[in-house]
Amino acid sequence: MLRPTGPAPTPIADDGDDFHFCSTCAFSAACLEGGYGKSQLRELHVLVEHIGPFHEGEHVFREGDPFNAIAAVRSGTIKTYVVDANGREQVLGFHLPGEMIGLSAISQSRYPCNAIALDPVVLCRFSFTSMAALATRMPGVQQQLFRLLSQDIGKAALLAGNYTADERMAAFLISLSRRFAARGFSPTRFVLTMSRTDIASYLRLAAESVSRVFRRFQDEGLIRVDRREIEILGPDLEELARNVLRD
Amino acid sequence: MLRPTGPAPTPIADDGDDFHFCSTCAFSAACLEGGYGKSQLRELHVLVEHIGPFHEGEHVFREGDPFNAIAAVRSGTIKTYVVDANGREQVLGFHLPGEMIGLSAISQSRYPCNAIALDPVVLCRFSFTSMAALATRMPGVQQQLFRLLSQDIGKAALLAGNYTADERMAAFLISLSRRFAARGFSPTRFVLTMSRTDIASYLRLAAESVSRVFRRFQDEGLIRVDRREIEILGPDLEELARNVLRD
DNA sequence: CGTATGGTTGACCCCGCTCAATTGGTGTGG
DNA sequence: CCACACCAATTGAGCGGGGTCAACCATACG
Repeated sequence: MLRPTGPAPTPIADDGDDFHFCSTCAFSAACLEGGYGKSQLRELHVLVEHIGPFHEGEHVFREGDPFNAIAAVRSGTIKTYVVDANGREQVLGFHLPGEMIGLSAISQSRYPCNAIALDPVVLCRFSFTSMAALATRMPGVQQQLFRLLSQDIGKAALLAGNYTADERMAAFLISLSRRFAARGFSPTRFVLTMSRTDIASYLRLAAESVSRVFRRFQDEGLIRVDRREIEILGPDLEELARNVLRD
Repeated sequence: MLRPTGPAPTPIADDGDDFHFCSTCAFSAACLEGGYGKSQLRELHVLVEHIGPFHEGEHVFREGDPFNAIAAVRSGTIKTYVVDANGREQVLGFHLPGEMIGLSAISQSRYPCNAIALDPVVLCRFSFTSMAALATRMPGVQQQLFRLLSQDIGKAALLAGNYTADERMAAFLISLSRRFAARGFSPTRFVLTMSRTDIASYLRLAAESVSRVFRRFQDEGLIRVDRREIEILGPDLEELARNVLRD
């Protein structure tokens, strides 16, 4: 145990109901900053469909499925991945509460990857055609869509660089930390919902290397690890990640 | 020389003028498929500004510059890159005629990377705010923007995978081949406008490794290389690239 | 309990990097 | 036209980070 008081609270974006959007949702900014009135907000809201819960191991969509909706993670974690010709799984990313999935499917109108729940997941589903139609009438929505899409372009480039195992792992942990912090959760203590194998695939490492890096990081006092619970102990890890994350 | 008859013709998307769009432009589909009349086409066209030529080594934009426009490459090649804390250059991508640059800048309203011309470059510049405004009135334009943004999300993930030097190099060459083919240029014979160092950075290899892989590919009869001219000799290279490109 | 699954650790090895020397093409000045 | 310089590219030698393979450990579950 990292703390005798028990594990950190599970990150959940849980302040949405039938009439209000989750404040952690990727679209909350579009609504609030756009200065839209309640009627317009409702117009956007009517497109939203809360679906789930998906239980651990359940697929949200699979590669090749016809695309018709994007979704925001409301609670839980989604892993996206592809399977290559040799049957090897390649993890593309992890999606935390408040983050979008399905954006890469727009261009081909089919999902180009699989999406699976790593723990119990609830989603806010947006019909994309309706969303796009609405966007023509609400510039703030259109702009938010452009922003979300543009963001994802940059994200993918991060880990594509030629960095050491240590740098990539540090960047991975710091990225999680910041994303949790942005949603109001602890940036220093959190639970990894993904397996070592998943992390390894995402970071282009062997699972054994993930183990070894975790251990070395702990020996060096950068983090504390207990199974899947992580505690970040100081600013040193962030320093390591700097090259990759380019603040 | 690869051929005694001389080098392949330089890829140029050159059929646009003051009243018509380049047929190779990323937006041509939006216009043609959208079934827009000439007046509407002109409305889109008035946003376009042909700029350049940029000469080799000249920057189109730099990291941190305020974002106000996206652009389509009309002729030439653009390299995008970032510089890390150690001053090391990391190449993010190469943009051929017909392809867009600047899309990743939308979310931050600043360019997150540098863009430099590798040879004489002419661009079609689109003011993004005007473009977005137009998109609210022309759903086809909006959809095309969504498509372009979505495409770029998937692209970055390609080379992010855990592949061998041979696989990545094969994928790089086949990708170029297909992109040339899509614009009507030869898929089997083309000129690399980028240096070995650029290719190496893009593929996360040492420049020396690029040399060695080229040589081995040539010895194995996969390609013919003469300086920066490339000829793809058979379908074997495509087979090698299959894992990465996932057709 | 026994079994299964995920994670850890150790031993060994190989792909691709580093360092260094050489080649070759291109441009420039005499 | 040649001599020289300069830089990109090539080639070789040696090495090391991270992969592979295998054994072992720990927790969860029947």
